[in-house]
Amino acid sequence: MNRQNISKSVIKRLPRYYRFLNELEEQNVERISSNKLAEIMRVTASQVRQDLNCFGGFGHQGYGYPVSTLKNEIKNILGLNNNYKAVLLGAGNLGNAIATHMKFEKLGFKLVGIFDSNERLAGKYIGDVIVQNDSHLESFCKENKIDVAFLCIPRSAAPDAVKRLYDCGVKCFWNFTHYFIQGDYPDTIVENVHLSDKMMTLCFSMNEQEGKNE
Amino acid sequence: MNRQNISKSVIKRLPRYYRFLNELEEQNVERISSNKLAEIMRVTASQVRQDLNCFGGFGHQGYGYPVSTLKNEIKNILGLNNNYKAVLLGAGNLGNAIATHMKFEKLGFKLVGIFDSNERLAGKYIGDVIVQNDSHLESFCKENKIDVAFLCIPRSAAPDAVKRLYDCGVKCFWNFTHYFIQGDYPDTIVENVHLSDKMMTLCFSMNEQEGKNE
DNA sequence: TAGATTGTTAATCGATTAACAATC
DNA sequence: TAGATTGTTAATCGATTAACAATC
Repeated sequence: MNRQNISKSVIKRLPRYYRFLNELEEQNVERISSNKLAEIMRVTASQVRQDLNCFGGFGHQGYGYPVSTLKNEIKNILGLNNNYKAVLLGAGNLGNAIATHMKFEKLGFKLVGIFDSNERLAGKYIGDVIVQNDSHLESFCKENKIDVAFLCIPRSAAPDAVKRLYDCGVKCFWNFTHYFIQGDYPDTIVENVHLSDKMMTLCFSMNEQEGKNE
Repeated sequence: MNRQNISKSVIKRLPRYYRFLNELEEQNVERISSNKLAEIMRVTASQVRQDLNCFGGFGHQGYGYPVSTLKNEIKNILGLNNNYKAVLLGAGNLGNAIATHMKFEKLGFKLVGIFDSNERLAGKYIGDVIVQNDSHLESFCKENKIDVAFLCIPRSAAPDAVKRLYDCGVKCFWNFTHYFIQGDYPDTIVENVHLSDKMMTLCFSMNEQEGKNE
Protein backbone atom coordinates (compact mmCIF):
# COMPACT_ATOMS: atom_id res chain seq x y z
CA MET A 1 0.00 0.00 0.00
CA ASN A 2 1.45 3.34 -1.03
CA ARG A 3 0.70 5.29 2.09
CA GLN A 4 1.82 8.89 1.87
CA ASN A 5 2.20 10.98 4.98
CA ILE A 6 -1.04 10.87 6.89
CA SER A 7 -1.91 14.08 8.71
CA LYS A 8 -2.00 14.15 12.49
CA SER A 9 -5.71 15.02 12.41
CA VAL A 10 -6.60 11.91 10.44
CA ILE A 11 -4.54 9.70 12.73
CA LYS A 12 -6.30 11.03 15.79
CA ARG A 13 -9.64 10.08 14.25
CA LEU A 14 -8.67 6.54 13.29
CA PRO A 15 -9.41 4.96 16.70
CA ARG A 16 -12.90 6.44 16.57
CA TYR A 17 -13.57 4.91 13.17
CA TYR A 18 -12.31 1.64 14.54
CA ARG A 19 -14.60 1.79 17.55
CA PHE A 20 -17.71 2.60 15.57
CA LEU A 21 -16.96 -0.03 12.95
CA ASN A 22 -16.61 -2.59 15.72
CA GLU A 23 -20.03 -1.62 17.00
CA LEU A 24 -21.53 -1.87 13.54
CA GLU A 25 -19.97 -5.26 13.04
CA GLU A 26 -21.42 -6.48 16.32
CA GLN A 27 -24.81 -5.35 15.07
CA ASN A 28 -24.20 -7.44 11.96
CA VAL A 29 -24.23 -4.44 9.64
CA GLU A 30 -22.52 -5.57 6.43
CA ARG A 31 -22.07 -2.33 4.56
CA ILE A 32 -22.34 1.35 5.31
CA SER A 33 -22.28 4.53 3.24
CA SER A 34 -20.08 7.48 4.11
CA ASN A 35 -23.31 9.37 4.72
CA LYS A 36 -24.66 6.93 7.29
CA LEU A 37 -21.29 6.49 9.01
CA ALA A 38 -20.88 10.26 9.17
CA GLU A 39 -24.28 10.56 10.79
CA ILE A 40 -23.44 8.00 13.47
CA MET A 41 -20.05 9.56 14.17
CA ARG A 42 -21.32 13.14 13.95
CA VAL A 43 -18.86 14.25 11.31
CA THR A 44 -19.35 15.17 7.65
CA ALA A 45 -19.62 12.53 4.94
CA SER A 46 -16.91 14.41 3.09
CA GLN A 47 -14.53 13.93 5.95
CA VAL A 48 -15.26 10.23 6.17
CA ARG A 49 -14.50 9.77 2.48
CA GLN A 50 -11.37 11.91 2.63
CA ASP A 51 -10.10 10.14 5.70
CA LEU A 52 -10.70 6.60 4.51
CA ASN A 53 -9.23 7.41 1.15
CA CYS A 54 -5.86 8.22 2.69
CA PHE A 55 -5.35 4.49 3.02
CA GLY A 56 -6.77 3.20 -0.22
CA GLY A 57 -10.06 2.60 -1.94
CA PHE A 58 -11.96 0.52 0.54
CA GLY A 59 -15.35 1.64 -0.72
CA HIS A 60 -17.32 0.71 -3.81
CA GLN A 61 -19.33 3.27 -5.76
CA GLY A 62 -23.04 2.83 -5.40
CA TYR A 63 -22.52 0.36 -2.54
CA GLY A 64 -20.61 1.98 0.30
CA TYR A 65 -17.96 0.44 2.53
CA PRO A 66 -17.92 -3.20 3.69
CA VAL A 67 -17.94 -2.94 7.50
CA SER A 68 -15.91 -6.02 8.37
CA THR A 69 -13.22 -5.50 5.75
CA LEU A 70 -12.88 -1.83 6.60
CA LYS A 71 -12.65 -2.57 10.31
CA ASN A 72 -9.87 -5.06 9.71
CA GLU A 73 -8.04 -2.71 7.38
CA ILE A 74 -8.06 0.00 10.04
CA LYS A 75 -6.95 -2.55 12.60
CA ASN A 76 -3.95 -3.26 10.41
CA ILE A 77 -3.27 0.38 9.73
CA LEU A 78 -3.28 1.03 13.48
CA GLY A 79 -1.07 -2.01 13.93
CA LEU A 80 -3.20 -3.50 16.69
CA ASN A 81 -1.90 -7.00 16.05
CA ASN A 82 1.65 -6.10 16.98
CA ASN A 83 1.53 -6.96 20.65
CA TYR A 84 4.26 -4.50 21.42
CA LYS A 85 6.04 -5.47 24.61
CA ALA A 86 5.49 -2.89 27.29
CA VAL A 87 6.72 -2.12 30.78
CA LEU A 88 4.86 0.06 33.20
CA LEU A 89 6.75 2.31 35.59
CA GLY A 90 5.06 3.33 38.82
CA ALA A 91 2.72 0.96 40.64
CA GLY A 92 0.90 3.70 42.52
CA ASN A 93 -2.75 4.52 42.06
CA LEU A 94 -2.45 5.62 38.48
CA GLY A 95 -0.18 2.74 37.46
CA ASN A 96 -2.53 0.30 39.12
CA ALA A 97 -5.50 1.76 37.30
CA ILE A 98 -3.76 1.66 33.94
CA ALA A 99 -2.47 -1.87 34.47
CA THR A 100 -5.84 -3.29 35.44
CA HIS A 101 -8.13 -1.05 33.43
CA MET A 102 -6.76 -1.16 29.90
CA LYS A 103 -7.38 -4.02 27.52
CA PHE A 104 -3.80 -4.00 26.27
CA GLU A 105 -4.13 -6.96 23.91
CA LYS A 106 -6.94 -5.26 22.04
CA LEU A 107 -4.93 -2.06 21.80
CA GLY A 108 -1.74 -3.47 20.31
CA PHE A 109 0.27 -4.08 23.46
CA LYS A 110 1.33 -6.75 25.91
CA LEU A 111 2.22 -5.67 29.42
CA VAL A 112 5.16 -7.80 30.51
CA GLY A 113 6.68 -5.93 33.44
CA ILE A 114 5.80 -3.47 36.19
CA PHE A 115 8.42 -1.53 38.12
CA ASP A 116 8.36 0.64 41.21
CA SER A 117 11.00 2.24 43.36
CA ASN A 118 9.10 1.38 46.53
CA GLU A 119 10.66 -1.80 47.99
CA ARG A 120 7.40 -2.76 49.65
CA LEU A 121 5.53 -3.18 46.39
CA ALA A 122 8.02 -5.65 44.91
CA GLY A 123 6.47 -9.09 44.64
CA LYS A 124 2.89 -7.85 44.61
CA TYR A 125 0.78 -8.93 41.65
CA ILE A 126 -1.23 -6.48 39.56
CA GLY A 127 -3.40 -8.59 37.33
CA ASP A 128 -1.03 -11.37 36.37
CA VAL A 129 2.10 -9.22 36.26
CA ILE A 130 4.43 -9.07 39.24
CA VAL A 131 5.85 -5.77 40.48
CA GLN A 132 9.64 -5.64 40.45
CA ASN A 133 12.02 -3.26 42.07
CA ASP A 134 13.29 -0.45 39.95
CA SER A 135 16.83 -1.77 40.08
CA HIS A 136 15.91 -4.64 37.77
CA LEU A 137 14.70 -2.33 35.02
CA GLU A 138 17.77 -2.39 32.77
CA SER A 139 18.40 -6.13 32.87
CA PHE A 140 14.72 -6.83 32.28
CA CYS A 141 14.43 -4.47 29.32
CA LYS A 142 17.48 -5.86 27.65
CA GLU A 143 16.47 -9.48 28.16
CA ASN A 144 12.90 -8.95 27.00
CA LYS A 145 13.42 -6.51 24.14
CA ILE A 146 10.94 -3.98 25.43
CA ASP A 147 9.28 -1.78 22.82
CA VAL A 148 7.52 0.82 24.90
CA ALA A 149 7.18 2.15 28.44
CA PHE A 150 4.14 3.54 30.21
CA LEU A 151 5.21 6.25 32.63
CA CYS A 152 2.94 6.46 35.67
CA ILE A 153 5.60 7.96 37.91
CA PRO A 154 5.94 11.46 39.38
CA ARG A 155 7.31 14.13 37.10
CA SER A 156 10.43 14.44 39.23
CA ALA A 157 11.32 10.82 38.58
CA ALA A 158 10.70 11.01 34.84
CA PRO A 159 13.99 12.40 33.44
CA ASP A 160 16.04 9.69 35.14
CA ALA A 161 13.62 6.93 34.21
CA VAL A 162 13.54 7.98 30.56
CA LYS A 163 17.32 8.17 30.42
CA ARG A 164 17.64 4.65 31.76
CA LEU A 165 15.00 3.29 29.41
CA TYR A 166 16.43 5.12 26.42
CA ASP A 167 19.87 3.76 27.20
CA CYS A 168 18.61 0.22 26.95
CA GLY A 169 16.83 0.87 23.68
CA VAL A 170 13.31 1.85 24.67
CA LYS A 171 12.31 4.68 22.34
CA CYS A 172 8.52 4.80 22.73
CA PHE A 173 6.61 6.23 25.65
CA TRP A 174 3.10 6.67 26.94
CA ASN A 175 3.74 9.59 29.19
CA PHE A 176 1.43 10.66 32.02
CA THR A 177 3.97 13.12 33.44
CA HIS A 178 4.63 16.69 32.36
CA TYR A 179 8.23 15.89 31.54
CA PHE A 180 8.84 16.86 27.90
CA ILE A 181 10.56 13.75 26.61
CA GLN A 182 11.01 14.83 23.01
CA GLY A 183 12.84 17.95 24.15
CA ASP A 184 15.69 15.77 25.35
CA TYR A 185 15.21 12.83 23.00
CA PRO A 186 13.94 14.02 19.62
CA ASP A 187 14.04 10.54 18.09
CA THR A 188 11.46 9.09 20.45
CA ILE A 189 7.78 8.39 19.81
CA VAL A 190 5.68 9.85 22.58
CA GLU A 191 1.99 9.98 23.38
CA ASN A 192 1.31 12.40 26.20
CA VAL A 193 -1.69 12.28 28.52
CA HIS A 194 -1.91 15.47 30.53
CA LEU A 195 -4.87 14.87 32.81
CA SER A 196 -4.42 18.10 34.75
CA ASP A 197 -4.44 20.10 31.52
CA LYS A 198 -7.72 18.44 30.62
CA MET A 199 -9.17 19.36 34.01
CA MET A 200 -8.17 22.98 33.55
CA THR A 201 -9.74 23.06 30.10
CA LEU A 202 -12.95 21.73 31.61
CA CYS A 203 -12.73 24.38 34.30
CA PHE A 204 -12.30 27.04 31.64
CA SER A 205 -15.38 25.89 29.74
CA MET A 206 -17.47 25.90 32.91
CA ASN A 207 -16.16 29.32 33.88
CA GLU A 208 -16.81 30.68 30.41
CA GLN A 209 -20.37 29.32 30.40
CA GLU A 210 -21.10 31.15 33.65
CA GLY A 211 -19.98 34.40 32.08
CA LYS A 212 -22.48 33.92 29.27
CA ASN A 213 -25.39 33.29 31.63
CA GLU A 214 -24.89 36.48 33.55
CA MET B 1 -12.62 42.47 29.66
CA ASN B 2 -14.19 42.23 26.24
CA ARG B 3 -13.38 38.63 25.50
CA GLN B 4 -14.56 37.57 22.07
CA ASN B 5 -14.91 33.91 21.20
CA ILE B 6 -11.62 32.20 21.91
CA SER B 7 -10.75 29.40 19.51
CA LYS B 8 -10.58 25.83 20.75
CA SER B 9 -6.88 25.66 19.84
CA VAL B 10 -6.00 28.60 22.05
CA ILE B 11 -7.99 27.19 24.96
CA LYS B 12 -6.18 23.88 24.74
CA ARG B 13 -2.86 25.71 25.03
CA LEU B 14 -3.81 27.81 28.05
CA PRO B 15 -2.98 25.17 30.68
CA ARG B 16 0.48 24.84 29.17
CA TYR B 17 1.12 28.57 29.43
CA TYR B 18 -0.09 28.40 32.99
CA ARG B 19 2.26 25.54 33.86
CA PHE B 20 5.33 27.18 32.36
CA LEU B 21 4.54 30.53 33.92
CA ASN B 22 4.29 28.81 37.30
CA GLU B 23 7.73 27.33 36.78
CA LEU B 24 9.17 30.68 35.78
CA GLU B 25 7.61 32.32 38.82
CA GLU B 26 9.16 29.67 41.07
CA GLN B 27 12.50 30.51 39.51
CA ASN B 28 11.84 34.15 40.41
CA VAL B 29 11.78 35.27 36.80
CA GLU B 30 10.03 38.63 36.79
CA ARG B 31 9.49 39.26 33.10
CA ILE B 32 9.75 37.31 29.90
CA SER B 33 9.61 38.14 26.22
CA SER B 34 7.42 36.27 23.78
CA ASN B 35 10.63 35.08 22.18
CA LYS B 36 12.06 33.55 25.32
CA LEU B 37 8.72 32.04 26.38
CA ALA B 38 8.27 30.58 22.92
CA GLU B 39 11.70 29.00 23.14
CA ILE B 40 10.94 27.36 26.48
CA MET B 41 7.57 26.11 25.30
CA ARG B 42 8.78 25.10 21.83
CA VAL B 43 6.26 27.16 19.93
CA THR B 44 6.67 30.30 17.80
CA ALA B 45 6.90 33.75 19.35
CA SER B 46 4.15 34.79 16.99
CA GLN B 47 1.83 32.22 18.46
CA VAL B 48 2.60 33.33 22.00
CA ARG B 49 1.77 36.94 21.17
CA GLN B 50 -1.38 36.00 19.26
CA ASP B 51 -2.57 33.70 22.03
CA LEU B 52 -1.95 36.06 24.91
CA ASN B 53 -3.50 38.91 23.01
CA CYS B 54 -6.84 37.13 22.84
CA PHE B 55 -7.30 38.08 26.47
CA GLY B 56 -5.93 41.61 26.51
CA GLY B 57 -2.69 43.49 26.44
CA PHE B 58 -0.70 41.90 29.23
CA GLY B 59 2.63 42.76 27.68
CA HIS B 60 4.55 46.00 27.41
CA GLN B 61 6.50 46.98 24.33
CA GLY B 62 10.20 46.85 24.82
CA TYR B 63 9.77 45.02 28.11
CA GLY B 64 7.93 41.76 27.63
CA TYR B 65 5.32 40.14 29.88
CA PRO B 66 5.35 40.32 33.68
CA VAL B 67 5.43 36.66 34.76
CA SER B 68 3.46 36.88 37.98
CA THR B 69 0.72 39.11 36.63
CA LEU B 70 0.35 37.04 33.50
CA LYS B 71 0.20 33.81 35.49
CA ASN B 72 -2.56 35.21 37.66
CA GLU B 73 -4.47 36.54 34.68
CA ILE B 74 -4.42 33.11 33.06
CA LYS B 75 -5.46 31.56 36.34
CA ASN B 76 -8.48 33.84 36.32
CA ILE B 77 -9.22 33.19 32.68
CA LEU B 78 -9.14 29.44 33.37
CA GLY B 79 -11.31 30.04 36.42
CA LEU B 80 -9.09 28.02 38.72
CA ASN B 81 -10.36 29.83 41.82
CA ASN B 82 -13.89 28.58 41.36
CA ASN B 83 -13.68 25.41 43.46
CA TYR B 84 -16.42 23.79 41.47
CA LYS B 85 -18.13 21.13 43.53
CA ALA B 86 -17.55 17.73 42.03
CA VAL B 87 -18.71 14.17 42.54
CA LEU B 88 -16.82 11.18 41.29
CA LEU B 89 -18.70 8.12 40.05
CA GLY B 90 -16.95 4.78 40.19
CA ALA B 91 -14.55 3.90 42.99
CA GLY B 92 -12.72 1.23 41.01
CA ASN B 93 -9.08 1.43 40.02
CA LEU B 94 -9.49 4.40 37.75
CA GLY B 95 -11.74 6.31 40.15
CA ASN B 96 -9.31 5.64 42.96
CA ALA B 97 -6.41 6.88 40.90
CA ILE B 98 -8.21 10.05 39.87
CA ALA B 99 -9.44 10.76 43.39
CA THR B 100 -6.01 10.38 44.99
CA HIS B 101 -3.82 11.53 42.15
CA MET B 102 -5.27 14.85 41.05
CA LYS B 103 -4.66 18.09 42.91
CA PHE B 104 -8.27 19.20 42.50
CA GLU B 105 -7.96 22.44 44.48
CA LYS B 106 -5.21 23.65 42.17
CA LEU B 107 -7.27 22.75 39.13
CA GLY B 108 -10.47 24.58 39.97
CA PHE B 109 -12.40 21.81 41.70
CA LYS B 110 -13.37 20.43 45.08
CA LEU B 111 -14.19 16.75 45.31
CA VAL B 112 -17.08 16.42 47.75
CA GLY B 113 -18.56 13.01 47.03
CA ILE B 114 -17.65 9.58 45.66
CA PHE B 115 -20.27 7.06 44.57
CA ASP B 116 -20.16 3.42 43.60
CA SER B 117 -22.79 0.79 42.91
CA ASN B 118 -20.79 -1.83 44.78
CA GLU B 119 -22.28 -2.09 48.30
CA ARG B 120 -18.98 -3.29 49.72
CA LEU B 121 -17.16 -0.07 48.93
CA ALA B 122 -19.64 2.14 50.78
CA GLY B 123 -18.06 3.60 53.89
CA LYS B 124 -14.50 3.25 52.63
CA TYR B 125 -12.44 6.42 52.56
CA ILE B 126 -10.52 7.56 49.50
CA GLY B 127 -8.37 10.43 50.66
CA ASP B 128 -10.72 12.27 52.99
CA VAL B 129 -13.88 11.56 51.02
CA ILE B 130 -16.15 8.69 51.96
CA VAL B 131 -17.58 6.36 49.31
CA GLN B 132 -21.37 6.29 49.25
CA ASN B 133 -23.76 3.92 47.62
CA ASP B 134 -25.10 4.93 44.26
CA SER B 135 -28.62 5.18 45.64
CA HIS B 136 -27.73 8.36 47.52
CA LEU B 137 -26.60 10.17 44.38
CA GLU B 138 -29.72 12.24 43.72
CA SER B 139 -30.28 13.43 47.26
CA PHE B 140 -26.61 14.29 47.65
CA CYS B 141 -26.40 16.25 44.40
CA LYS B 142 -29.48 18.25 45.21
CA GLU B 143 -28.41 19.04 48.75
CA ASN B 144 -24.87 19.99 47.78
CA LYS B 145 -25.48 21.83 44.51
CA ILE B 146 -23.01 19.78 42.53
CA ASP B 147 -21.43 21.48 39.51
CA VAL B 148 -19.69 18.65 37.76
CA ALA B 149 -19.29 14.87 37.72
CA PHE B 150 -16.21 12.78 36.97
CA LEU B 151 -17.28 9.54 35.28
CA CYS B 152 -14.95 6.67 36.10
CA ILE B 153 -17.59 4.01 35.54
CA PRO B 154 -17.96 1.43 32.76
CA ARG B 155 -19.42 2.61 29.49
CA SER B 156 -22.49 0.46 30.00
CA ALA B 157 -23.34 2.32 33.21
CA ALA B 158 -22.80 5.75 31.71
CA PRO B 159 -26.13 6.54 30.01
CA ASP B 160 -28.12 5.86 33.17
CA ALA B 161 -25.67 7.72 35.39
CA VAL B 162 -25.67 10.77 33.14
CA LYS B 163 -29.47 10.80 32.97
CA ARG B 164 -29.72 10.76 36.76
CA LEU B 165 -27.09 13.48 37.16
CA TYR B 166 -28.61 15.61 34.45
CA ASP B 167 -32.01 15.32 36.06
CA CYS B 168 -30.69 16.79 39.27
CA GLY B 169 -29.01 19.64 37.47
CA VAL B 170 -25.47 18.43 36.84
CA LYS B 171 -24.59 19.66 33.36
CA CYS B 172 -20.78 19.30 33.29
CA PHE B 173 -18.82 16.09 32.94
CA TRP B 174 -15.30 14.79 32.88
CA ASN B 175 -15.93 11.65 30.93
CA PHE B 176 -13.58 8.66 30.86
CA THR B 177 -16.12 6.42 29.11
CA HIS B 178 -16.85 6.21 25.40
CA TYR B 179 -20.46 7.20 25.92
CA PHE B 180 -21.16 10.25 23.76
CA ILE B 181 -22.87 12.52 26.28
CA GLN B 182 -23.41 15.52 24.02
CA GLY B 183 -25.26 13.35 21.55
CA ASP B 184 -28.07 12.93 24.07
CA TYR B 185 -27.59 16.17 26.01
CA PRO B 186 -26.39 18.93 23.70
CA ASP B 187 -26.49 21.57 26.43
CA THR B 188 -23.83 19.89 28.55
CA ILE B 189 -20.16 20.81 28.90
CA VAL B 190 -18.01 17.73 28.44
CA GLU B 191 -14.31 17.00 28.52
CA ASN B 192 -13.60 13.52 27.22
CA VAL B 193 -10.56 11.42 28.06
CA HIS B 194 -10.34 8.43 25.78
CA LEU B 195 -7.32 6.55 27.06
CA SER B 196 -7.78 3.61 24.72
CA ASP B 197 -7.86 5.94 21.71
CA LYS B 198 -4.58 7.40 22.88
CA MET B 199 -3.06 3.93 23.16
CA MET B 200 -4.14 3.10 19.63
CA THR B 201 -2.65 6.34 18.34
CA LEU B 202 0.62 5.41 20.03
CA CYS B 203 0.41 1.96 18.48
CA PHE B 204 -0.12 3.53 15.06
CA SER B 205 2.94 5.75 15.42
CA MET B 206 5.09 2.81 16.47
CA ASN B 207 3.76 0.69 13.63
CA GLU B 208 4.31 3.49 11.13
CA GLN B 209 7.89 4.01 12.34
CA GLU B 210 8.66 0.34 11.72
CA GLY B 211 7.43 0.67 8.17
CA LYS B 212 9.89 3.49 7.58
CA ASN B 213 12.84 1.53 8.95
CA GLU B 214 12.30 -1.40 6.66
C1' DT C 1 17.39 58.83 21.81
C1' DA C 2 18.20 53.89 20.44
C1' DG C 3 16.98 49.21 21.26
C1' DA C 4 13.69 45.98 22.43
C1' DT C 5 9.56 43.97 22.03
C1' DT C 6 4.69 44.16 21.74
C1' DG C 7 0.07 44.33 19.24
C1' DT C 8 -1.84 43.64 14.97
C1' DT C 9 -2.37 43.13 10.11
C1' DA C 10 -1.25 40.39 6.13
C1' DA C 11 0.49 36.00 4.07
C1' DT C 12 0.82 31.19 4.37
C1' DC C 13 -0.32 26.82 5.49
C1' DG C 14 -3.26 22.97 6.55
C1' DA C 15 -7.63 20.95 7.40
C1' DT C 16 -12.49 20.71 6.40
C1' DT C 17 -16.32 20.99 3.41
C1' DA C 18 -18.63 21.18 -1.08
C1' DA C 19 -19.23 19.64 -5.59
C1' DC C 20 -19.30 16.53 -9.20
C1' DA C 21 -17.55 13.31 -12.61
C1' DA C 22 -16.57 8.37 -12.48
C1' DT C 23 -18.47 3.99 -11.82
C1' DC C 24 -20.55 0.15 -9.50
C1' DT D 1 -30.43 1.44 -17.54
C1' DA D 2 -31.19 4.40 -13.36
C1' DG D 3 -29.91 5.27 -8.69
C1' DA D 4 -26.55 5.34 -5.34
C1' DT D 5 -22.38 6.44 -3.68
C1' DT D 6 -17.53 6.67 -4.05
C1' DG D 7 -12.97 9.01 -5.16
C1' DT D 8 -11.10 13.30 -6.06
C1' DT D 9 -10.64 18.06 -7.24
C1' DA D 10 -11.77 22.72 -6.03
C1' DA D 11 -13.51 26.12 -2.59
C1' DT D 12 -13.76 27.51 2.02
C1' DC D 13 -12.57 27.99 6.45
C1' DG D 14 -9.55 28.36 10.38
C1' DA D 15 -5.15 28.33 12.50
C1' DT D 16 -0.29 29.41 12.28
C1' DT D 17 3.47 32.19 10.92
C1' DA D 18 5.70 36.36 9.14
C1' DA D 19 6.23 41.14 9.03
C1' DC D 20 6.30 45.61 10.73
C1' DA D 21 4.49 49.90 12.56
C1' DA D 22 3.52 51.47 17.24
C1' DT D 23 5.51 52.42 21.54
C1' DC D 24 7.67 51.55 25.90
